[in-house]
Amino acid sequence: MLDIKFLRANPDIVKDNIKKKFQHDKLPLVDEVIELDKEFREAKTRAEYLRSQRNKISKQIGFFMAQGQKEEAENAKAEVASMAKELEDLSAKEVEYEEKIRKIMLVIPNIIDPSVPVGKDDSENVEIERFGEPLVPDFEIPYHVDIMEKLNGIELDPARDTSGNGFYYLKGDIARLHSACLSYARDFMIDRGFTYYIPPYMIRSSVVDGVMSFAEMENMMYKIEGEDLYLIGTSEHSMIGKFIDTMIDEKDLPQTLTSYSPCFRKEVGAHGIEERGVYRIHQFEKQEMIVVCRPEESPMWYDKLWQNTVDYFRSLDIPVRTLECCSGDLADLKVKSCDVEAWSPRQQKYFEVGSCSNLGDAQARRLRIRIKGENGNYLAHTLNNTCVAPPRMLIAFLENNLNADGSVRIPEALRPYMGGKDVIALP
RNA sequence: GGAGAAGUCGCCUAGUCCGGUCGAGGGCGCGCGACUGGAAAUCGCGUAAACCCCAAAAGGGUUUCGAGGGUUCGAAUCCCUCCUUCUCCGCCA
Repeated sequence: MLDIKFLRANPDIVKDNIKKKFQHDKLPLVDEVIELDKEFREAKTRAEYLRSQRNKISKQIGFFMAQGQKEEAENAKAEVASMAKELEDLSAKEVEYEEKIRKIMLVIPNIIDPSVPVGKDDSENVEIERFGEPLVPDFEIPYHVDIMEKLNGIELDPARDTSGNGFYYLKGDIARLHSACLSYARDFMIDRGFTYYIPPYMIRSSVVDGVMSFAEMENMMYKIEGEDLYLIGTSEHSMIGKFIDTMIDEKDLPQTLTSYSPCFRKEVGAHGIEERGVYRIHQFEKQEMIVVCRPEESPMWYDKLWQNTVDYFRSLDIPVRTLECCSGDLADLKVKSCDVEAWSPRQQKYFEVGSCSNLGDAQARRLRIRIKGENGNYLAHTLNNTCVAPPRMLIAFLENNLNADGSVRIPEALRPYMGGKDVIALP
């Protein structure tokens, strides 16, 4: 969400930015919102004048009443009454314009970082850097569900009976591996100075409204029946929600947080074969990073955040690459974002395991997250990144650490979390 | 879940019954200044946010006393709904 003052002063920058994002249908909105804003301010100025008159006269009425001057008081009341209708109409207009303006401002995309490559969709995302050798072993890598089944680590059929498609039972060493990845990620982030959080897994509709659009909400969020509560789709929802309407002291920045939570998503719509198994499910767990910082520090934190994920995966001997989101694929709120993708020796391509975003001040403006500074107050910058989301991590882990005999090697970093084991053996 | 009490400007607190000079008094904290060789103590001054008008500054104005709505010329104060906290009871990992 942009600052309307910025838009007012720089309509051409806003329009160029919309073009870069290939959202040409949104171009007329810029002039439309400028016009609405003008009318809004006219109504507001007039309404405020009337209110000040009313306040002034009301004070006089109080004075007349105290003096017992009934007639003068009644005259003053009549004066206020004469402007009541106009004020009522103007107040309604103010609210109406304000809502219209906000609605438009929410869909006008944030100004992207100059470094973001211009492209119309995800096919034009740009690989930035590879970490580790993407190897293809000389034996066949089975589908991840088959690997898990061979290791007696997953039960999909009973999950369909109890909960439907998009759920699973993990068991034994695979379930333990799942937990180990999370525990290791937690300690990995704590070691890098992040504060560990376990947030609420349900949030109120007012918070949901703040952190996402209505359409996103309909497609993602599960609602608790009979309660004003929704299951979170990611811990970012609770973690950013915590900052809504807050003023943070400059000296308490940056806030570097790492949160664990289960994530619940409807995942409405059909998905292809590569999104079956445990790739896209209704319930998964995730270790997340959240940073709230001063504006000048957000580019630095952006680089640190994705680097953390890369380092984490590399410590588990999984080759990864970073893929920068091009302008057309970048969500409207974001200034810059990249995916961390893990190597799949089975598919012989990289696949998304996490996403790192710098939202600039857009999220902070929308949620009123401000910083109290020495020289005045200003909006914070917010960032978030996936450290690890285990079901997808399991795919990458199993494919990259599979031995020819079907057992799975456990890299050293994870062994303390797996009871000291260096291999998951076949049953 | 039931009963009761409460939420005021960074913190504590006055004001709420009986609506008007209360956008809000006091204390603490903080900032500036005086006093001092320096400090403490003392004294004086100051001490929120968002937005609008004004080219800008100066200045003026609107809104905000947990949130939202209502009554009224006028609401911290009256009415309704919700949220939060505390105490007691009940239930439960």
